[in-house]
Amino acid sequence: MGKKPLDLSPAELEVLRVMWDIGPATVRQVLDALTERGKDWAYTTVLTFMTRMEQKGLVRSDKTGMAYVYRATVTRNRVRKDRIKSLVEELYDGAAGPMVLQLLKSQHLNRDDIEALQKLIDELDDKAS
Amino acid sequence: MGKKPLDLSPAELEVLRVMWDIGPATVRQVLDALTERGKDWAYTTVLTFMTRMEQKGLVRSDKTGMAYVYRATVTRNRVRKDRIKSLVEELYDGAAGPMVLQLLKSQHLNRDDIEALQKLIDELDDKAS
DNA sequence: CGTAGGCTACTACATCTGTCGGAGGGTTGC
DNA sequence: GCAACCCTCCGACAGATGTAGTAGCCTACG
Repeated sequence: MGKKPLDLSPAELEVLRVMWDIGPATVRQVLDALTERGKDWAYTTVLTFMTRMEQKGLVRSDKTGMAYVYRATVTRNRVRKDRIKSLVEELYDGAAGPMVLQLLKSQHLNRDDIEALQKLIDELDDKAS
Repeated sequence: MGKKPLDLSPAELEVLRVMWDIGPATVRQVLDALTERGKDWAYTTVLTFMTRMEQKGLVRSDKTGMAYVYRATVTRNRVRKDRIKSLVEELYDGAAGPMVLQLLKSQHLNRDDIEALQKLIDELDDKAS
């Protein structure tokens, strides 16, 4: 179960984010989506990222029609867990508790969030020895 | 209040971490601390980092005695908030709630953590409109 | 058919990062 | 006073990253 930590540059994360949203896509489709989000990259720039990402195993491609279709091989959740883990390790010495507290204080939560949270806490509370 | 996002490489964070722990220190002291933590860097490597970090404004130095004494100019808390913020933005589309939930689920919390958390929730609950 | 336009492959190049080595200058113990 | 140290400065170099241009291949339209 010991997945090695993901090696993801900022630009690559950007690309993954649109792929998570739009699903399997060609370079052009990804480029268009990125453009909509304000990234002003050249077609070949995105192509370069895709190619590098494929080498790293972050995406997979297969040529069905005219162009290659790329699909992400890492899930958003995988990356989330990965990032959270290193954040906790690097800045909270592995103690998740304090991080949760800080997160609660520094970010705004609405009533629904708080409710969901309360519910989860109750469960944890039961489980905790 | 709009601090620009910190520009901190992994190695630089490593250096900052020991400086937060041991306080103002010379290159050698930082090196020794790093060595104890298993980092096997050369003296000049650390020196390079310090120099670059000073250019970036992450540390300040002053020569009091034999060697320059460096002190961090960014706090651990500042970096924590910064990282949390980008994590929330990049991977949770700015929604802190879901992140908190995931954090709670994926990381282990002990009873004390849960209690502190419960307390904070109660407060938030009162305040929330 | 020939040409315009889309696609991939290859190459390039500036920066940033991680990692030092060596030169040159003070300090200090013997 | 000199050898042994420690310190800082400068330069170097490889690999990762951001950012593309160009060339060559295909295809679809007129």
